[in-house]
Amino acid sequence: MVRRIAERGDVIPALAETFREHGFAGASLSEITKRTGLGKGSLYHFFPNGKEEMAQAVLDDVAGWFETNVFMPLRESEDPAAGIDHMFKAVVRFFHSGRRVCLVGTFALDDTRDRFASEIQSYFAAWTRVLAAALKSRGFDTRAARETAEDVVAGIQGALVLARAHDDSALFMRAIKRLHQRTMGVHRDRA
Amino acid sequence: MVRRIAERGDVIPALAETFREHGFAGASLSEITKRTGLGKGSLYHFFPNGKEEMAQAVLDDVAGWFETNVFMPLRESEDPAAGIDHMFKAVVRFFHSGRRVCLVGTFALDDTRDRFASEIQSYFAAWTRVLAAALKSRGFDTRAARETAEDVVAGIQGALVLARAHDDSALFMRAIKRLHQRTMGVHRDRA
DNA sequence: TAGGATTTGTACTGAACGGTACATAACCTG
DNA sequence: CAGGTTATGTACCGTTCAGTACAAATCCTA
Repeated sequence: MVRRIAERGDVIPALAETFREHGFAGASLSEITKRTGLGKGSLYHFFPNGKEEMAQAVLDDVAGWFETNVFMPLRESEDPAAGIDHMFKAVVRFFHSGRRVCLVGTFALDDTRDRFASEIQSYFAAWTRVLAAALKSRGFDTRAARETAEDVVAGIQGALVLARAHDDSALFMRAIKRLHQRTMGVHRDRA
Repeated sequence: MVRRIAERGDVIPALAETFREHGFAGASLSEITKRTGLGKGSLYHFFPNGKEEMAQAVLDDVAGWFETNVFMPLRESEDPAAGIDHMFKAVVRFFHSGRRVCLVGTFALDDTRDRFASEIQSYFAAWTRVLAAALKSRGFDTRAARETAEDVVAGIQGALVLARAHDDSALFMRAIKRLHQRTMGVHRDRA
């Protein structure tokens, strides 16, 4: 009994990666024990409600990360452009340049959504709301700010799907660049 | 033994809906028998290779639908604007105004992708390629056509994620309208 | 209408599933 | 260093899983 002096928080990254790769239904306990290095005993010690509580903890962790690394800078930057810049950098980092999928997006698509409806909704709602506010500070009118924010958040999700479909992180990076440009309010259509 | 004179093709819509709702891993045979109304005997008679073959059949069916209802009109319309218009109408119809998710997108996100990598890749590649060609006919230069096509396909996928996250098909419809406008090559940023 | 080819329901298999029980070992505090 | 708390490994539970076997019912063709 090696006793890895593990804390609950230590396993969350491994849990997150497992759910990302297999989805909620596809992430079996045996896979989870393999990835976390913890036996069932420890797992159920930290998460008495099993997989559901593990996924909940991961969602909380993701929400916290975005709050700290995306939403807060977006809200509190003196220069809204700098906040938006920061957001795109954080997003690229978080999603490993498109090689990593969005766990919340994954959960949103199948019936896993029903288990975590409010967490999933909050994640996207907060993101869209905070980004829209930053765009307003940048001079977008209320409606354009709202629409562009929705387009950007959706565009990121869609780019993650395509990047993974093509196994091509360059696709993701290109999409990010174009979305970033759209937040700068420059006319750049080339029709 | 009621003998529903079933043909293989008859069950594909039910199969598709089951995979859409539960994902590949989450779609159990018992759920599939329930939704299709066919027992295991019939199911394995039509699809000797089980779930994998069922999913393959569904992917083929989706590919066929898009070929007929999206790609072909996009390629063969005299007026490329009409072809694009047709595409958006077909997409809204296919995805039930955003209440139905994209099966291929669902498969793309988790490890199901690895089983059907080429089908998933082809789906998005074909869509992007054909749309880019139509945009070129509309006067977009090669690069802008390619980029806009990628943005539109990704934008649709992302809008499906957000619409499902918020259980809000109006969100999807708004996104579609904006994406449609971007294919018209009009400068419309409101910064 | 006989007889082979299809289609179907049911019973079954072994493996894997999520989850529980619990004894044991390591840790921490006094 | 004693005693309680916190982790941990393992064995086990009942259930569900994907898939198989096969006989019976239906259809189709000659």
